[in-house]
Amino acid sequence: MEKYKDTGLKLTPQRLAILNYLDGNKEHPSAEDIYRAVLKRFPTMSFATVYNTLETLRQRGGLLELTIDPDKKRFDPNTEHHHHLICVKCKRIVDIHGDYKLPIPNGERAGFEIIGNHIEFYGICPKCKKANSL
Amino acid sequence: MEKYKDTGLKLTPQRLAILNYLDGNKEHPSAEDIYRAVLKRFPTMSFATVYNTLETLRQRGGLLELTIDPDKKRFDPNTEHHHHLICVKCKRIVDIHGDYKLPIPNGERAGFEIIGNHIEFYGICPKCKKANSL
DNA sequence: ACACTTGACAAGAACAATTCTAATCTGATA
DNA sequence: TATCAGATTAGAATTGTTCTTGTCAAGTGT
Repeated sequence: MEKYKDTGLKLTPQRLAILNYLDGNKEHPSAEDIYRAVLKRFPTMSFATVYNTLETLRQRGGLLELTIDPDKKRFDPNTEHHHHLICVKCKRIVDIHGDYKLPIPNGERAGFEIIGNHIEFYGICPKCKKANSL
Repeated sequence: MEKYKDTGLKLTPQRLAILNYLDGNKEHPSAEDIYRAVLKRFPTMSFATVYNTLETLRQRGGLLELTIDPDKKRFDPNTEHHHHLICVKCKRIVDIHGDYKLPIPNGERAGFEIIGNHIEFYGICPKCKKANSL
């Protein structure tokens, strides 16, 4: 929660509820996950508020938007550089903190200015592996 | 095109048109790109046919579905293991063929069975860099 | 305390990408 | 060439996300 102080962000009760839900959350929730969680405390909460808050946070660098799940966007409050492993069955996502050297081969850069990278690992989680083998 | 032979795939004219458009295509087209391209030759083509064909191809391992573009799925007929660099402005995607070692640190595997990986590089393409600096 | 400005909120409409449905139609095989 | 599993079509439906509009709340200067 500390990290959201002093960013000029207006801390409304709704935003605090969202921030509180996100703080330390390692589930990589979708917008709907967040909406449903916050709805318990704010029954009048609107989807627009969730999306607006997430977008505001993202712009201020307090949140990452993950594209690894083909079905929907997932959000990660941990903005330190790291990677992800997703279960291709149930879409559970876990963090991977390996320190990788990822040089781009000469001639493949195509004149791009590189600003970042992210590794997607694909796998099957223990639960789905077990369910699969029944 | 060769690669699609002998897979038990029923080769209808529509599918051939899609395969022909995809063959060797390095643009990483979206479903709509494909639909629009094929529509020229098959004016009665339906979106469903495009999606059905893409899904069939994917299941048979003849096509990759990319999630790197946050707005829509992109498709890659090159199924050899490789990575991608996307322009965060215009969403142009280019191939990266570096050979990377990507071991998962002990204790972070979370019991997952690993089946693959893919690196997303983010950048700004020459065209957008130029447009930006005006 | 009052008017003003700015930004946030709620509700639902709108939108875009994708998937599904139901009714034909067709390619591959016997 | 008859058969039939699988493919095609048009359009409806669904899902995730964004936009619009009117209202509201907090902070500022008077």
